[in-house]
Amino acid sequence: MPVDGRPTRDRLIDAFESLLVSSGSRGATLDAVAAAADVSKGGLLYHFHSKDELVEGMLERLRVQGAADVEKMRTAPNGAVDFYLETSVDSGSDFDRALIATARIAQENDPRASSALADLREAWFAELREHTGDEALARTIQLIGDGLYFDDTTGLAADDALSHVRAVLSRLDVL
Amino acid sequence: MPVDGRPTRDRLIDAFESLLVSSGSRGATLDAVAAAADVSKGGLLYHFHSKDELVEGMLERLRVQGAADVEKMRTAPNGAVDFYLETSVDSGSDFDRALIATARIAQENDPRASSALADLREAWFAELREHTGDEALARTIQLIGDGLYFDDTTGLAADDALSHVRAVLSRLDVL
DNA sequence: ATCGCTGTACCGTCCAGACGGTACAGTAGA
DNA sequence: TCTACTGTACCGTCTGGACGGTACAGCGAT
Repeated sequence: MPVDGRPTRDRLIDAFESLLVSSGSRGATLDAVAAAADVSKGGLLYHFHSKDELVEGMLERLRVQGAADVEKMRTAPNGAVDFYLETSVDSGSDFDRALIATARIAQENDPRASSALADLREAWFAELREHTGDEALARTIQLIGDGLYFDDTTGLAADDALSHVRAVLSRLDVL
Repeated sequence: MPVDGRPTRDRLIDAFESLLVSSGSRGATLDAVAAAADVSKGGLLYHFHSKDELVEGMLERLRVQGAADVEKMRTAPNGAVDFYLETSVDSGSDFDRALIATARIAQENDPRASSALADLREAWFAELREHTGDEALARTIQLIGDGLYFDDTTGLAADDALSHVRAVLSRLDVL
């Protein structure tokens, strides 16, 4: 048991995600993850027997976080659309980090990561569709959210992007 | 000079891009690039003295392709917006591949790749803004394009996405 | 209480293979 | 002869992973 409040297992996944986000999968080596979590490499391999298990652990945590996010979206006070856009721009939350990290893994041709992401996107889309009552609009809003995400992760985000999107969606009587 | 029509130098960049797109930068090793281009490792290192030079070569070619794309966008018969959306969805063209490959490199924290991408995005935005006369709309369309790209690269593209986007943009009197 | 044992939570070292890169000798075609 | 390669033989470093060892908390039987 670690002295510190957050369990070592979670700290390792945190470190893995952070490294994936900041340096891509080339930088997310087991040594780097262990060092970032302030754990020895042996310690890391105690919790996760292989790099593959580390990925699995991250995806499992993402699914839990994702289910909670969809629930929050469903009951958001300003509506699902606003909640979706707001959380599409990287706020630096744990869930954002997990999502970006998973996208990195998915790009490396990991079918588990791709399907975890696909499941989440489907759930989001179902919410958007229900709240707008319009499939085309829901799909478009989801694309805008994806665009916000992509820009953030490529480090090319325009700071006024979200307000511009809100202005345009107002003209469509959404928001 | 190779017997084959396409110069070896270009074939090497092609192979590098293809590997980046299909397996990420972890899979794009010098050995793999050389093998995919049907060139010996020595032959690769004859053209590019280091992996860094390979990246540089790819970025230089992207800039040339990018300038041509912006020009085509400016003079597109169906308008810049339609052209932009059409080319945002991965058609498998050389330019698409170059763009996705560069995004992969940019995610690995390469400032040269990021700035090459930023320059291109700025040029596209300027075109969109000029053709719509509306900054908020231009920014939103660019985000939709980014979303289309992101979905393609993550392997989660909805096949009806583009037609849905067109339907929504029609309501805004664009297209 | 204490002895023996188990499970948890690590640490530190070692290793095979992959990777980027170097060096150089050889060769087919213009 | 020069260009454009091929092929082979390396080197040093990094990486994932295996392995053995350590420390300690808890727990049932004696």
